[in-house]
Amino acid sequence: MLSLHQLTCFLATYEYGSLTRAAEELGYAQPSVSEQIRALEKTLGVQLFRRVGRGVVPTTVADTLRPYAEQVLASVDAARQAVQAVKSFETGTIRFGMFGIARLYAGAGLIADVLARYPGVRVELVGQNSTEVADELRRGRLEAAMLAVSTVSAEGMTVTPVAREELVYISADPARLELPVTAHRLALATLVLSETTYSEVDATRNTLRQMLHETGRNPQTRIEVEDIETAVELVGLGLADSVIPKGAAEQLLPRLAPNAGWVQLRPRQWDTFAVVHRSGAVLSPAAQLMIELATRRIQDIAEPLRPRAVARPTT
Amino acid sequence: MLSLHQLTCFLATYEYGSLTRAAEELGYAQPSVSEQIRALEKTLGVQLFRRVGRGVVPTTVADTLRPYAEQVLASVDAARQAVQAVKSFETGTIRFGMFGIARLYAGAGLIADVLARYPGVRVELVGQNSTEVADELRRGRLEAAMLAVSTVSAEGMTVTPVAREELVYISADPARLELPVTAHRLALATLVLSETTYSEVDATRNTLRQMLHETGRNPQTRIEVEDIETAVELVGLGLADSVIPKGAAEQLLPRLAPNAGWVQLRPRQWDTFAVVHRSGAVLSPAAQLMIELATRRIQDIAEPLRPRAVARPTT
DNA sequence: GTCGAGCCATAGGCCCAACCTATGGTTTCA
DNA sequence: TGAAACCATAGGTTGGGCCTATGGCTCGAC
Repeated sequence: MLSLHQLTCFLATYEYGSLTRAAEELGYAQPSVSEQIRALEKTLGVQLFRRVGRGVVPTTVADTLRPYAEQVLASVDAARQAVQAVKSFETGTIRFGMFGIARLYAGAGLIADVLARYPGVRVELVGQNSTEVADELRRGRLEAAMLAVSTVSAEGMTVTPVAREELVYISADPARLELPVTAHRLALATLVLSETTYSEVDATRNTLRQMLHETGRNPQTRIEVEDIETAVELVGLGLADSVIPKGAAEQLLPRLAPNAGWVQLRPRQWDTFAVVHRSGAVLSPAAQLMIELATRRIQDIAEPLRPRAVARPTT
Repeated sequence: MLSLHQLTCFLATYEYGSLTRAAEELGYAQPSVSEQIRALEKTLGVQLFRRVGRGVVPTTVADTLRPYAEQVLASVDAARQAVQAVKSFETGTIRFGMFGIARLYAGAGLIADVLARYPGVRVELVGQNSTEVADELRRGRLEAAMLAVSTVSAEGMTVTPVAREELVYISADPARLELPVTAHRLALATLVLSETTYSEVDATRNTLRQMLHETGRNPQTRIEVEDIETAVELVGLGLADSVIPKGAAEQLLPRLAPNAGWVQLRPRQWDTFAVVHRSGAVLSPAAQLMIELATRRIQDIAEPLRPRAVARPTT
């Protein structure tokens, strides 16, 4: 079998025209290099050196082989360097899951944070739709993600809450904003809910369902839209009201629905932001970096559940 | 230490997303591949696969490494193929020593023979001056050569005579061609000798010296030139006479000195063509090929010393 | 919920490859 | 002719690579 070690010995021998010199240069004993060369000649089925009195002389086959051998070793070096560059965040891609609301809170800023520290890396935030995120997390394609979850429970997943964000009722009708909105009033309202997450996992939706469960009702959503911006715009047009995280309301209302306002729910409800990854996984440095930066971003806006909490790698 | 085997296992595992499948494909047991991957991860200091429930999933580092690993293996394959191509005479260079007179006898035809059989090879006939040939033979840079030698003796060299060629006296003066030329007349003549070979080794020169030794004289050469063609031209101009191999005379006189002719020496003298290589050398297929073809060419013109003799490899 | 199938990790054992030191043969040079 | 340089061989040790057997985990089916 042809090996890199054989090629290394070959090149050294070729360069110095001597097995002894090559062995010295490589830090081996002379018979070791001799053996490697012989093995290489055997596997290739050709003679590479003529043993002549003092030293050895490369044959024309050796002349032919040399540039190829150099190419091989150069390729190996390139591979090694590429990996080291990725390892030290000089280059490479960092994939991280983050969807819907969480992205709204930390998306652009998070990428800016990473690029500021490691200009060479490419950041891939997965989570246009959250089916993807849940699936890729389960399949292992995605190492970790920052999600808004309602219940801390997922099969084989470790969920680490980092912040919570109050849900508020938004409306273009000032009359509906005078008092905190109860479950009763909520059940009567015309609501638009954005399906920012996979419906089964949708944090806001689950939170509302839980709230309404006590009154024995299900949330009536007359309108369903994909993204939260559209929902807010519809509220601005007075076509419906909605329930969204407070930070999103403060960020989106002035821009998309200036005539609308928000009011608390009663009892107050929260969405929980949490880091999710497979239980038992050892997190890579890249994932740890993303978790730390994303947590910081989110905690700057939402209410920290643990001071600067960082997910600890589980063994 | 990074090895080709590790990269092979890595690529198979990456492709199939499974250590077991990779092992099957490579013909190994599953723990063996597992061990290779672990060793590779250790030498690179990175995690390449996440072990997730069913199968393994490549990390982004693995994504980065993959094209480099493929490049390495492709380079190895290219090297192997290049060597095999040379081995089977599809390509590569064949170096062979052949100087002066020998080249005149077999040069172009020999190259034609090789190219007819192996169109891809490049033939390098060394021997513009024979210092080079003797030196490169001694140093091992040159595996074998076809030379015109006078005495069958050389330090550590194996000399195999294949043909002999009579030396003739050429002159533009018909009077000098009426009778065979004796050593006595030779000593009185104005001679031009071409230094087609290194003077110490020059076959013709040595032959003449040996011939004149009996009369106690040294050859008087008034004119010395580098190549035999110039010598013949000078003879054609009537400026001097010369002694050259008969085949060369027949080939060159009509073209370069049409008014000149040749006559035998008395006693008759011969140059000997012989294959020379280092004693104890195992001759490569390429060298054996060249020896066979060159011998055939020379024996077609000169007088064979052994029927279609081919130098036998000495152990 | 439970059971079987699939997959990876670990353990233990075997064997060859790689390395070493010591030594002999050959060539080269003084 | 002897010393130095260099390669080949011999013999011994070690570690890497491969195997089988087995255990633990996950996933999917009944």
